[in-house]
Amino acid sequence: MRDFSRAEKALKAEGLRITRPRLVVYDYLLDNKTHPTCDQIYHSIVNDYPHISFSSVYNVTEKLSNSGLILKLVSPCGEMHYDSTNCFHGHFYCLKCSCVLDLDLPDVKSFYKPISGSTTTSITISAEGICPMCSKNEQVN
Amino acid sequence: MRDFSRAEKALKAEGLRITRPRLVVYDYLLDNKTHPTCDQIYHSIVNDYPHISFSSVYNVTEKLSNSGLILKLVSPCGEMHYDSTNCFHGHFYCLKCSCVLDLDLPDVKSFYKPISGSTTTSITISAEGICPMCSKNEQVN
DNA sequence: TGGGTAAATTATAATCATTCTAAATAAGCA
DNA sequence: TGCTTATTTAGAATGATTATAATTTACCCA
Repeated sequence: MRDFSRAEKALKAEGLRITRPRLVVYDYLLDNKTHPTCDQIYHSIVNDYPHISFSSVYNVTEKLSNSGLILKLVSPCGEMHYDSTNCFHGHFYCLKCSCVLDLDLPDVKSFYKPISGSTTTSITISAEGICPMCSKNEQVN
Repeated sequence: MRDFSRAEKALKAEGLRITRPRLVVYDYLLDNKTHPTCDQIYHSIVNDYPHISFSSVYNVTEKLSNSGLILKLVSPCGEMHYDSTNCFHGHFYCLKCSCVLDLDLPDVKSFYKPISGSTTTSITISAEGICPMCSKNEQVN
């Protein structure tokens, strides 16, 4: 049995009920910085927790992202990915292998000017291209 | 009959065949800077061009965005929008009415540092929030 | 100008990620 | 421990997008 204390503490701090699907999904995200989709999360945890359902993974990621514990990212092809890091950074999406990598970026506030009369809740910076690993493989072939 | 000369010229310049669906869809995008989805494009043009099919709208937007004539945008909820403007700018997505507005932004190159070994094909900056019109309506209610 | 060929269009079916539904289960409080 | 309500679950439904295969069209060239 894994140690879910960190996940449990965070859920409690947000006033969320402690349930097994939430612990398992959130702990997986805390441990894996690969920005998985719901499908990938499901297949990664279903061995250790055979009774989990797709619905639960969708429910849990929705709940956690609404609470601000995790980030919901949308890839250039419209797939939803989840990220347990909540400090600001950008994302790089590989067009070949669909991996998602973190980008270090300066504070956005320095150049972002909101549209007059609008309210901004989040800013996203992302890049598309070929990741280092795929670039390397291309040269070989 | 509309004047499709601008659309026709652009298609020719890209070496693309001049077809009615392409002229109609591209001309619509040139005239409407509302960043519509394929569904919205279809419903906007079907009256003037009753025989157009959903497939054609999808095919045409795909072809035009691959050629660089139009931009394919993904909204925070994963919907695909299309934009005939091809100079760099950001986008603001309203969480209430789902409208998409243009954002003026400085040149990204000033702060973007690509991941070592990667190739970047495009950079995207977007913001989420409540647009000016929805903000105004909220205050009234 | 007309015929040939490859490309594009069309209508329809299929796909697939996500959401919905309703019944069963479990969390957390008294 | 029992109660109430939120959560989970399995399966069905949805809906945007993609695939298929037949028809039509664009455009090159004689």
